[in-house]
Amino acid sequence: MQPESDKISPQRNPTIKTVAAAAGVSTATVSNAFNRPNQLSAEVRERVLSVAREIGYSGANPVARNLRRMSTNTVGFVYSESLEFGLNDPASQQFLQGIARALESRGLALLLLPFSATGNSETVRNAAVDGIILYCPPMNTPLVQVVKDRRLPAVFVDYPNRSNCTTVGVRDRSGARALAKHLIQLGHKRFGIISSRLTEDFREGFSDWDRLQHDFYYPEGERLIGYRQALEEANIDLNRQVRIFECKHSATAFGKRAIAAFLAAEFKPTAVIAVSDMLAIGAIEQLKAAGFNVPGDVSVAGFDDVPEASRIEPPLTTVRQDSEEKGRRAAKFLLEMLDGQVEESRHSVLQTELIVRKSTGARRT
Amino acid sequence: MQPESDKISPQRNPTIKTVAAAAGVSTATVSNAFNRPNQLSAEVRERVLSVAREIGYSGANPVARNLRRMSTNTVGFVYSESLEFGLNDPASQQFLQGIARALESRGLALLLLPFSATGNSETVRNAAVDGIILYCPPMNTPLVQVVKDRRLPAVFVDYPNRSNCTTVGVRDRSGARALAKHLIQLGHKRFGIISSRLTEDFREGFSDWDRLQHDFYYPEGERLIGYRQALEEANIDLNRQVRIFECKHSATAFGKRAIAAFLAAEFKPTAVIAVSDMLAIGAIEQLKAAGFNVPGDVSVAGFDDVPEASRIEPPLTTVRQDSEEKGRRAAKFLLEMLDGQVEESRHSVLQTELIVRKSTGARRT
DNA sequence: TCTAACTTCTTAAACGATTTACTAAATCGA
DNA sequence: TCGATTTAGTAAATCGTTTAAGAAGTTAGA
Repeated sequence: MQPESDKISPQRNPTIKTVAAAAGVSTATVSNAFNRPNQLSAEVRERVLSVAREIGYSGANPVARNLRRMSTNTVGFVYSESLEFGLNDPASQQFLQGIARALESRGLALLLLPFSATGNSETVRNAAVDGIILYCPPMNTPLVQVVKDRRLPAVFVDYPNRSNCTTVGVRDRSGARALAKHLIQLGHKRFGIISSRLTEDFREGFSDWDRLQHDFYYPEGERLIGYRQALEEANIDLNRQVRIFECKHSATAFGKRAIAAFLAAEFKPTAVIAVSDMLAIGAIEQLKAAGFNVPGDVSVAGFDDVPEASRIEPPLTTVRQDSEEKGRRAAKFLLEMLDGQVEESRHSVLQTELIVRKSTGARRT
Repeated sequence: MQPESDKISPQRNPTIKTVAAAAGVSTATVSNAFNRPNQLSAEVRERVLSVAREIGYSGANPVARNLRRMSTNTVGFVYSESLEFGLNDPASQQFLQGIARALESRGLALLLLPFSATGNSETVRNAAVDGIILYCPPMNTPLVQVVKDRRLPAVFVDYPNRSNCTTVGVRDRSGARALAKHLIQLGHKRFGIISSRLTEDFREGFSDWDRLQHDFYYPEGERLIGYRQALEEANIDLNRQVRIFECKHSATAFGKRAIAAFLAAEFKPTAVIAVSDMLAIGAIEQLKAAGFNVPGDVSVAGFDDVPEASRIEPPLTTVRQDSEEKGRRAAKFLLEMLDGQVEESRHSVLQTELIVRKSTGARRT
């Protein structure tokens, strides 16, 4: 037992100390050799760097450096649902692309933080980041409080801007209203609405308007309200002529199941409005598989205008939102907060636009 | 000028020290109150937590904790090209989903590291992570050395497994060969090949087989070799009857441009093989726009079998690879390395499968 | 009553860097 | 040659935690 030598764990990676000792200089000099070349002679710098290379020291430990520098060059991204589903959704993909583009130019890294609605928010609390972007957080989730408690610069995306925080959002309601009006003008009177989650529970099945009174996922709720407004204005009976099917997630598989449920319940809408394009695309696929013609027998419309929307057959009538621009704006807000340029909270709301394609047509039946 | 009080910056977030002082205990006790409740009396713990809440201390600084604990609970992901393009590609999206799923169950966060081939690799060198997954790194990129130098557990995806590192890959070559054979059996003799980048430079235009001799992007190069093998076996003149168009990225827009270039050059292939589905989808769209019938006039095939491949009209003949499974395996390898279960490097190679759909047919012209 | 074993809390040493303030030596101008 | 400035390097403080080791007090068993 050598009382001194066993302090040196043979496994551990070399540190700045190891290099300093081996090169016969102080740790400050080693640090300078890497970070501030003009603070030392070229000769010593060369020696230090070559010793470092020899030993296998490839640069400062990032965590230690981050601690000392009090910054991480990292931005956190929290998706409201499971990351796996988030990465699967084209709209959030585009959003992420917008963020990535903005961060990339500054050399910032993007930390994807897992958070399942059922799970805890430890990962978010313990994330080593300089700022946070929160995407579509459910209104009453503890996650929001966790983020606020951390007192980091944060941007809330698709979150009501009445709260005292910086937000980026979209005119969901008016876009949805325009879409429903379009279908009403085409003569439709019997509507199937395919919605994603309305509350915390993962319930799949027929739902009703009561469930969206409170505690709802913001953008989806807003869209439903938009649909309802248009329907009410047209004097359509919300209980008799409209049925809502609530899905667990926004993905084609669930849109298919919604249609299957409508058919099984012998509810035959002449128009189907989904709360997202992916649900609408699933709906179209299932309708076609069941022998229906779109839009001949049933019109289908979505929301988002993801790239797939224009590729599917028939091309989808939808409401366009610029998800990538949304990402860029969120990143821009955050970067400005990180630079200390802006203190007060700001809000940005993007326009929506009705895009009429081939999946909707005049009512025939 | 108060010599003592100006040490306390009023802006800075409270630390464990602040809380300890305010609660009249040591920092160790504060730490224990949060992390090891059974190490102190319930009474003191309550007091500490309530003082913390009062002061606005929401938990340990993640960076400091990571330093002390010597782990970050974070895995780094490096995409070979710009993150923006990476997030846009369905195959890498699926791959990311596979990783996300595996990491989510362990509460690990995923750090997306920007790296542009032209740019430097500082972000990768300075990333605070426990392990790294490198996706499709160009073979001669300095990035690979940077990752190896860091001596972290690392998994190389779609990278030749002759190097001494853990890899996950796909039978690209044999899959590509099967696809080309399929087209040859349909009677095709004049081929247009749409490739993504073959070397470091971002060149767009007609290319030739020489450019893939060395220094190439691994999976794309392997696929091209597979195509070539099948063509050679069928005695097709690689110079006269085959033309390669090289794109900057794998995205539909570039596939469109490739077709436009073929047409402008008056080269009319009866079959177009793309190195990826997105290029193939772009090709189909452009061919349709130019008045060609697919597969009547021209057959088109891709590689990957992304979800869009089966949705497009006509559904795309392609080679299926399970990108999500690839992600899961990469994550599994990495997790096992992080757990210290495995030391030596391992390799996993996934199968590919030819999927014949409607975009390919017998040669007519 | 004495010792052993708990509890409960504190002291102080890490973790691995960066950076300020300082020293010693070299250089310069007059 | 002298003082002032510049250059090159070092010592030590600091970033905010966690945790091993230990101290002080309490309880329990014989």
